[in-house]
Amino acid sequence: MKIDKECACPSDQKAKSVQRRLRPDERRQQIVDGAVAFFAQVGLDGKTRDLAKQLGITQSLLFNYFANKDALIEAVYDEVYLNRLSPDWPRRLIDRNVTLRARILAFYDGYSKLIFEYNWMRIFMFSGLAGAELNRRYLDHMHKMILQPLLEEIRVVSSKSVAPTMEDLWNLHGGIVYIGIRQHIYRMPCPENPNDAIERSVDRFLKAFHVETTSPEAAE
Amino acid sequence: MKIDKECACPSDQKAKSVQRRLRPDERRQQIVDGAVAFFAQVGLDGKTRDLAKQLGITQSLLFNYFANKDALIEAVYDEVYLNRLSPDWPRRLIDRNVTLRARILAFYDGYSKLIFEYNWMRIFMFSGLAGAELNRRYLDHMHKMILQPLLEEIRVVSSKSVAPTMEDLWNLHGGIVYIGIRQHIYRMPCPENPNDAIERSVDRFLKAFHVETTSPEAAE
DNA sequence: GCCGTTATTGATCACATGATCAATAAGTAA
DNA sequence: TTACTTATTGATCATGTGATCAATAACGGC
Repeated sequence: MKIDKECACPSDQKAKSVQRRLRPDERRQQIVDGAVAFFAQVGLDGKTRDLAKQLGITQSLLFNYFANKDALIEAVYDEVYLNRLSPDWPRRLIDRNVTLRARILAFYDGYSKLIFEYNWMRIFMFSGLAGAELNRRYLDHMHKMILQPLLEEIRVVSSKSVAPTMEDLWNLHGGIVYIGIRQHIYRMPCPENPNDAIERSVDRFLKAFHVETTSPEAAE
Repeated sequence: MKIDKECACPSDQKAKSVQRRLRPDERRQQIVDGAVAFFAQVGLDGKTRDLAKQLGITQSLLFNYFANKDALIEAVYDEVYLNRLSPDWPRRLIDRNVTLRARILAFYDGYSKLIFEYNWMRIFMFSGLAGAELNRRYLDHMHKMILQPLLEEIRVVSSKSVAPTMEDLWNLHGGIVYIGIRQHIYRMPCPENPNDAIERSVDRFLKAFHVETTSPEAAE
């Protein structure tokens, strides 16, 4: 179960080539970046000594930039979560100058680029299991800013009798997100480009609610 | 971040009422059951002292029944994974005496009862993140024994031009599993009974591949 | 009630881990 | 080159953690 990750490189000869004594802001950013990758690999219970070794610095240096481990993990959360939800997605989702289908596909094209990333997906899952408040807030945001407007848009163009519920939308969303879970959590073989699968999933969904799914190009 | 879970109960008066000195097989089972619940809560990095306290026994007693912590976790895996995939699901899925829709719904009715359980879902996610081999094997089993036959069954009754791919089936599956993830990993509010959402999801899927979705009762 | 078996305990060890701090040396300006 | 600042280090502390083992006491047979 234990995996040895010895850094067997002889210490001095090449070590001089990498610069030491960085400017504080640079060093801090380097630590945060390394911490994101590190905690994504091994989980938030990863040991500070292992992180330091992976960064090529001393363990004590970490505490020069962060008061304690929790503060470091907070910085990791900030790095991973903040500014990752594009603020104009909600606006574009309700822009009726564009086909509903095109809007949905455009959203999931961008969104999947975000969440199908190894670091993001794993830290989101680790922090979710740990009960982090940030996850709930993120998903609340997703609910209010994305799925709720989307539900309204679909109801407008679909016949009333078959209109979807919010639970149906979570089902669509979950089926797409699950691609990333299979890839980065379960490490299963997945399609290199998920866009096809996403497009087919969205089309099945829209078809069920009597929304025209032929692409605009095909219609012209 | 740290949550105090003090057992403030005065030690003796009532403690005598619970039996001590169990038979070895009983004690072992009690430990495994407690370990499943414990590790599902806090993750596989949970400390043996905390587990012992939750069980009301000494930490050293754990190592009388398991050589080390890894052996205990293996026992937890066995308890959670083994004999949970009903062996007759594959057979019932290809029983063409029953409507395809009914077969799929019957499968997910039983399967969801399994995976929407708190302990199962969280230990599966924890072990998946830890890279446990058991997850891969479980999902391989799911692929070969459930989804592959299901794909064949759907292709038989759907028109060739729109037949689904394996990726489409994973999408259906993922959308359903995601209900349990939202509930037990992200702790979001979810429908108390997911069968409705599952049924609608399956029906959307079958409709997309031109499979009759009206229930047999309605047809009679 | 007495005795032998053994499930259970409490003390303890060796090491891991987060955190601290004085000592060191890399960079910079004169 | 010299002197000053400070980013970085290495040693160290206090506690946490998995694991061990002799001592203890609960249960069953007589």
